[in-house]
Amino acid sequence: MSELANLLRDRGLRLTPQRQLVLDAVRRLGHATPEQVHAAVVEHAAGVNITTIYRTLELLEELDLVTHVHLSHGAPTYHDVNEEQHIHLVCRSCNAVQELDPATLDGLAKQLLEQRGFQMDISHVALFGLCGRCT
Amino acid sequence: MSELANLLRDRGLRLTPQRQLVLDAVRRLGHATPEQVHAAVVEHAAGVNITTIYRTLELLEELDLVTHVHLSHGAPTYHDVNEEQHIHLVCRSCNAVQELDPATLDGLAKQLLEQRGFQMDISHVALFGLCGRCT
DNA sequence: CTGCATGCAAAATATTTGCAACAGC
DNA sequence: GCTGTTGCAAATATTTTGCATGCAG
Repeated sequence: MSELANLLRDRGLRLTPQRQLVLDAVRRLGHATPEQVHAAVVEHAAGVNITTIYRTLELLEELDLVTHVHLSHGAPTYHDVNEEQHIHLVCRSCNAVQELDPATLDGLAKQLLEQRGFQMDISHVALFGLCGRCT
Repeated sequence: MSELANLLRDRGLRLTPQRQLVLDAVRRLGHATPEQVHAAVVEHAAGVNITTIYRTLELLEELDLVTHVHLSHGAPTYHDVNEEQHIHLVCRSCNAVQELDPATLDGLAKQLLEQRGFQMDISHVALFGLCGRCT
């Protein structure tokens, strides 16, 4: 039985095709906006409404199956929690997104925790600047 | 003569009350969304339209007089470029925003530059996580 | 059966654009 | 006066909400 089914059942919620499809799409796409998830889901199940995508992403986030980051503009980008964590380096000039080993931030995370009691969510970080090509 | 006037004149653009008011408001407010800037400007100049705020913020950003960061949700927050730089620590639970000395990221910035040629924009960074009270 | 989930339409937000009137230089 | 600017309204884009129908358990 899938993890999704169990998590849902534990809360008295239901396993629906839409919920499976949305989770699959997020996992398959890696990074995706609600819009993109919708497009991917609709390929397999034509009638699914964008509203359901939003509601399902919110639910999956509550269940800690996915998270989202804000890259560049308001566009929220969802991805699988179990996917290998990575930091996003976003170029403000060409908008390219590089990924970075999260260990790079371990030192900073430790420092923030000690100095401020602030527990940084490493997988939720996006750093902005200029990439090598644009400088 | 103000810096704003010079920058505008160099580009063949005009100094208008609206532009002065928007820049003043951003400087006075420290952090502010377009909405908040609008509210502040309207106190002194009733008729100014929200559209003009958006257009002016975009212009001021091109002139490198202001920048913006994305705290929490899509809400862009504008602030004076010359203001003392600071990092934002955003709590995902209570949404409180702490400020942090940018020097904290100097090590990371250096590392990214050397490893990736990526020139991080320190003033543009927001880090997410849980603050001391919420952990 | 019962209540959660979905689709649809409409509302609420946020931001952008076309265009005519206006104003800085 | 010429051309950049603004205000207004409308168009877009994005996300949320109300409600009746539908379906998982």
